[in-house]
Amino acid sequence: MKGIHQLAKHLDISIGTVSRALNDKPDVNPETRKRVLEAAEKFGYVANQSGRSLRKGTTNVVGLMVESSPESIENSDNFFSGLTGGMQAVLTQHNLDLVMLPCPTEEDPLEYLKRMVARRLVDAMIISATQRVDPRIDLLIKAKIPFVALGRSTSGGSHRWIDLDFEGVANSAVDRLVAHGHRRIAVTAPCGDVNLGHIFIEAYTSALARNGLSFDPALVIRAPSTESGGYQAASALLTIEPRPTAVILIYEMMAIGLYQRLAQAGILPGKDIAVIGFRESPRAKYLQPALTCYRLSLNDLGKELAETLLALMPNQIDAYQDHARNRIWPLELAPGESDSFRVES
Amino acid sequence: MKGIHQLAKHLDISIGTVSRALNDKPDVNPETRKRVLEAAEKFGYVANQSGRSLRKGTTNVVGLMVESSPESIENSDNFFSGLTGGMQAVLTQHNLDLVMLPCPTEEDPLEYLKRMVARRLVDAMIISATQRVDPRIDLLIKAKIPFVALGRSTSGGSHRWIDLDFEGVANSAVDRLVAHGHRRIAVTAPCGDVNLGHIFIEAYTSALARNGLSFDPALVIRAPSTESGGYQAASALLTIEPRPTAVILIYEMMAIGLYQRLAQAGILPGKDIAVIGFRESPRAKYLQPALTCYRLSLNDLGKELAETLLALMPNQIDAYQDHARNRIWPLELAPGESDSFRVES
DNA sequence: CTGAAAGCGCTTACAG
DNA sequence: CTGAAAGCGCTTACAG
Repeated sequence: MKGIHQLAKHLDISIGTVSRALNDKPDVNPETRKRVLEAAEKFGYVANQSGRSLRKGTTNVVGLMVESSPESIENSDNFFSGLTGGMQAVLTQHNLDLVMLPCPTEEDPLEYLKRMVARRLVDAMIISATQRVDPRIDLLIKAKIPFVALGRSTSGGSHRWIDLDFEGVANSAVDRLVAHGHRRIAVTAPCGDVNLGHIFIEAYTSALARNGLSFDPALVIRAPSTESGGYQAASALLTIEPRPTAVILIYEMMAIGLYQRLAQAGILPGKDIAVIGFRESPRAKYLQPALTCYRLSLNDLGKELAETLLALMPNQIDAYQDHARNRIWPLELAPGESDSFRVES
Repeated sequence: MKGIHQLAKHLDISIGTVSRALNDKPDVNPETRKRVLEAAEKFGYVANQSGRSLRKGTTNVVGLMVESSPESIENSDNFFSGLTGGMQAVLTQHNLDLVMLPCPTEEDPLEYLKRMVARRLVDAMIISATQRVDPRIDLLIKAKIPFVALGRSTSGGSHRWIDLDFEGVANSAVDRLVAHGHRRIAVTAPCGDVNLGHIFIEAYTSALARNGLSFDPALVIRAPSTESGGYQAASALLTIEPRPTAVILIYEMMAIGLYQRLAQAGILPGKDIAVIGFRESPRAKYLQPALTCYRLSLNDLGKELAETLLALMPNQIDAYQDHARNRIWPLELAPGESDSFRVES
């Protein structure tokens, strides 16, 4: 005999009463409840999750799906792990546990998600790196799994999402550069269909227009969102004639490779060319000259993600209705010296 | 009706046969099996994990426990996520899924593990950052959960572990420095009871002895295993009289803070003091002058961890008996310029 | 080769 | 306030 039966036997009461006592149900004699709680503590009894899940239809686990290819790991810096602290802080208050689900490199993310959903390993899910068209969103909607997408997408329609304020960054960066006299401002763009690329380029274009500058497709440099992508972007940058006087990066790790390539060409950021990075990240933090970039609290973003998710979950809906909405997450300018030079006009 | 019942009904056969067909059991008519497989594919049927787990007593999930405090995340660089790729590559071959279990900051790691074990969320587990005395190991042994500790410990006795070759690093580093004429070689040590500190200092001491140098406790600098710990260590280093001519770091992120502090004091690594870092990591890779450190493949280490774990798991024992042993994981010297100066004697 | 049935460990109406 | 019983979705002896 084991599990709840063993505990019940030891206390000489029924398993039903043990369960009710442990689950804070009303109508349990305070004295009985106390005995049960003490015995559970003493024997380290915790309900077997499989039995519980099977009966209740919920697992009390929330999943954070992340890609685990060497490239994305090498280049995600602390982004995802940085979210877990804040998420946990909120989730543990509701007896929910967070697990990170690393999608194997060889497996298609959609197939992986399909499998996780069908197995019912988690009650709810955070997905990220949303594509412009992202079948994962349709899958989760169809499966009726509560989820929040970290990143906008054209798929899905009315699903819940939180996204970084790419528009704000593009606006701020372009305005800053224009104020310093720049008129040929290059921008990097990711290679795939990831949605942030579309958003960023659009915001960049309208920020230019607002400043009376026209969009020049030759100034959009496609490069992978990785460190070496930054290197490639710098190489491409050097071939553009006439050379842009400034460049805005779309991804945090790119600055490192870009600095490297520029150094090889004898070009100093902040003196010979203005560079504005994206997210302030631990790895890009020590670049010299200091990179002008944008700061956000991963911990706070993690909290917000968890709260937004809770607003969608059947048991928790009430307390989190303030969070039942989509959200653009602001970033704050962290000025460095990488864009501190003026173009004479 | 849902799940396997629905599928069985649609095929007009019993759920038992459906289950047997899906689970590759013998004694199923090939024709029947084919029909079942096709129908499952068509409807996207995958067995509910809770039902399965409850019946079989296994979850088909392997957990990798990681600490999720802001500090450890900020300072773990890509270490844990780097392991997941290799682990997954091995585990997926056995229909096992990997989840990362981030232990909330506020929660005691032992309590967290206790809860995870009792809930039976995973079949097997990797733990890391082992302490010299580590109750988690006793807990897992008692609970009879197959596990591999990433890091040695005095707890537990005959449990399975894999650890980095701290002895090899200490030997190599000391020999290298002595060959360059250094005789006052400082070393950093972690503050807590984490086991690698004990191992490293011991290995450092005997490497000194082998080179005819005696151990001087004043040259052991206690500092947190973080970036700012490196900064603190450098500050401490500068107060030692006479100043050591070399320092060996015990943790990858420390080099960054150390370089910073040394720069403030106008001291250049590789010229005014020799520095040997620990693991080659993405973030320390761009230090100038280049840091002499030690390289390892996280992907390979992840594979080894998974294989060693599989050798302990009831269903998989046979195929992985080669891995049924503890292992010291080698690191390879990655020479830089941070230790390239000679002490005249 | 297949079906009917038991049972994994829980939670929760229901009856008392 | 408590107990007896049903049933969540599976897998697996067992019988045929």
